[in-house]
Amino acid sequence: MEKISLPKGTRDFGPEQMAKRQFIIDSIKKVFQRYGFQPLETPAMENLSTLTGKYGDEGDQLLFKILNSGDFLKEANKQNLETGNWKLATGDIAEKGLRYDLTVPFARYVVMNRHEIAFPFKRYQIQPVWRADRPQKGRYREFYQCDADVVGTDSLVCEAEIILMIKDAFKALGVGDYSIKINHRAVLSGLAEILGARENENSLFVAIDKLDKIGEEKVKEELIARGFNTDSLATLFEVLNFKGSVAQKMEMLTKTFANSEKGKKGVNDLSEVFSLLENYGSAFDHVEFDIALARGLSYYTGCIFEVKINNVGIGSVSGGGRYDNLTAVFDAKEKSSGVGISFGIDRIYDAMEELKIFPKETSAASTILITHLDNDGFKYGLKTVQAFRERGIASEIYPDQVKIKKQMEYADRKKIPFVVVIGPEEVQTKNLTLKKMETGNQLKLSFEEIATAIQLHNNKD
RNA sequence: GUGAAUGUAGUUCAGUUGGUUAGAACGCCAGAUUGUGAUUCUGGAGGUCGCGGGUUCGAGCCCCGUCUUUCACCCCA
Repeated sequence: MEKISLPKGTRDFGPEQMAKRQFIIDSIKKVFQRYGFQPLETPAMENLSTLTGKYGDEGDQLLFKILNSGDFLKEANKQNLETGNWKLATGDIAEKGLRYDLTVPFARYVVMNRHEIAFPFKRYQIQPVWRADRPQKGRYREFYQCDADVVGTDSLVCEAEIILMIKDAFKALGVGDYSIKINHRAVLSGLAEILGARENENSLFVAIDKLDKIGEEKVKEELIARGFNTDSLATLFEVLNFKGSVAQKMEMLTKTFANSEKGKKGVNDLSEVFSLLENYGSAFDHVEFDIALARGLSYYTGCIFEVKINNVGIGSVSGGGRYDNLTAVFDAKEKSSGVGISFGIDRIYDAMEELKIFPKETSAASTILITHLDNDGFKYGLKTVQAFRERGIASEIYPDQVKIKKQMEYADRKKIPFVVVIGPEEVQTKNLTLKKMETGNQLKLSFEEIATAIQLHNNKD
């Protein structure tokens, strides 16, 4: 028999992990809702034509494709199969694929429902996505994204609010040491322009994005290999290595971009975002203007964001930006601008686990376990457990009549904080024995006394 | 997709130049304790050494393939 296992890069989440994951999801969801975003869900699978061509050639290879049902080979073009032209052959035998991110399905939804939607449309979406990548630490083939996007406005208020939401989210999660990096695609394009590298933009962006990872020398090597000369590299690193406050960076770039319209646009946008943040009354802590931040996804056109939790061996936990023409790929007439942020909850989980900063009480176990010593106690317990539930206290009764030791062990293992013991004495006096597992202390109390005390205890948290 | 490492009990790991019956700790189960968990004591169960082939008188150890996990590149949450 085949050994049971999971597909590469996928995981089960047991109760303990789920408690922590839900803590992260709930925290982020609350922030999204507080900023006026509304929920959306889209199907796990999309038509392959919706997905292909949106993420570049690399992205197309990372799409999971779903084999057509039935005798799919009959319909396929034999020539494509036999000549080994797998790209064409794939189109013949697979018409559906698993979603690769939440942004493209969102754009599809917006275009399909444009007449129903009130713009600007603010939606959040928390669902798994799939990538046929090779798994590594912090990198899975199935993982969750928590996205919030606004479509249908160019206002930089959205960008500023993204920064506010990131701060709120990490505050709710209890993550204190993190950096929000911000840059603008037009700043990068402006750089390319003054370096005379407009044709070579992408290799420039890819190389400088690695600056903090591989260092200045390696980036220079890579750029020289791609045909950049030493003069332009000198200019480039003069800009990249500039140290100073945000205001000083802006001033420097304004001079640098004296002859670059694109560069000026980028600097103006960023200045406005920063001044909006001031108007919101938000401090600039955690926010870094990083001229070297590029980000891969080619559809970004305006501000770009990336969030890293410091001192953990995990890549970015969140990223986003503005894309001016995402909906245009579905309909050329449709040119709504969008801007959004995506939190990777699997990576946030890994980082928080590494830092050991999950709150202790994330477990969703019962508050009370009813234990019983005999059949009368068990019956009395059934009434009692239901009464606790009516008072809003999560409780359960041990379902089998077994030794009290066994029932206590169960409470201990499930980390249920309180145990009620019901035996002949309790049934007769109508006073229940309440045991606090943490200390081992126990008292005889009435149902009312216990229920009130537990409710107080729960409200304290 | 390219290049490399890894896999032994539920878990973390030992296991000598290839040599009889593969070990430890923790965990698990039972009892000490028929109205009490976590602590203590006693006993017990648990392994096709990832899987498949090969070399050898003999393989956990060597060789090939395959899968898993991990690392670098690519890319990314």
